[in-house]
Amino acid sequence: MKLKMRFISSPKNMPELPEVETIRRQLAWKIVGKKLKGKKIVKVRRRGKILMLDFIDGSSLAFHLKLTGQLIFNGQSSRYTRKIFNFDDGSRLIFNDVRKFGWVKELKETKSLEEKFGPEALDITLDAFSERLSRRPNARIKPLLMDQRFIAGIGNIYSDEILFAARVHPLRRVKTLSIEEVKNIFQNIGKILKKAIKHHGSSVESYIDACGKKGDFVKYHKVYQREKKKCGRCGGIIKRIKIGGRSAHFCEKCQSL
DNA sequence: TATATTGTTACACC
DNA sequence: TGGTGTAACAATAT
Repeated sequence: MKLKMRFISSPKNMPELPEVETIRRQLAWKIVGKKLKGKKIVKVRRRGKILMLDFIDGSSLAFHLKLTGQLIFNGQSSRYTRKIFNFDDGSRLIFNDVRKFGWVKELKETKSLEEKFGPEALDITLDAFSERLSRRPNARIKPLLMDQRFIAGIGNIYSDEILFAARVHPLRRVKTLSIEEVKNIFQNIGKILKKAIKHHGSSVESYIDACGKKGDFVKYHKVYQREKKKCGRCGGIIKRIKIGGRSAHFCEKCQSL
């Protein structure tokens, strides 16, 4: 009998809010005050999953890392290096991207880019969150949490982890959520994202921070990429399904429909 | 080679 | 009109 085992392994990186925020904090520390082509960097900002370097003249450099982008301070270039930014003092910033989905744009202003996004996931209040939810009664909660126009910064990993923590099934329609469940989701958005930032994000495969180091948060993943494993809370089995073409991980037993 | 990966957007439908 | 759902697209490693 011929048994063909296929180990499908694609570089997954998926920098979401905690990963981009980790890079932002590290870069702010390292490059604010340096000059790029004579222009001084005054601020390193993040909007959702976008990282922005603001220059003294009001212009900005905006990065989206998409799946496999990396921004490494004083890193070594490789075959996946797409851009190198040299600072006036000889230090440099390396932009790597295996998949080439990521982008970098030079912007005169960032307002028109920023207003496409919903409120920042870490800034929104419970009232504002509830109010926005009430406008989307028929939406399913997981895709909605990942919708950057609804709320900015959450992607596939953290939507899975937030919904597990809140004990809410990813397919639940917004209008079926109780007030307690909405509050629970809201609180776990803050809790999970802050904890992930504390651990420098999730390095599922290829994510590394601006220092070239991996994040630690994978250790704390309860459902993401834990298909068929035991739920640490109730002993149920973690399921994986497709929602809108994306994989969703959850415990069928303690995240009821 | 077919397929996996995710964020974004285009488009069909009601 | 806009909420909702689906599919396409980007590129590449295996």
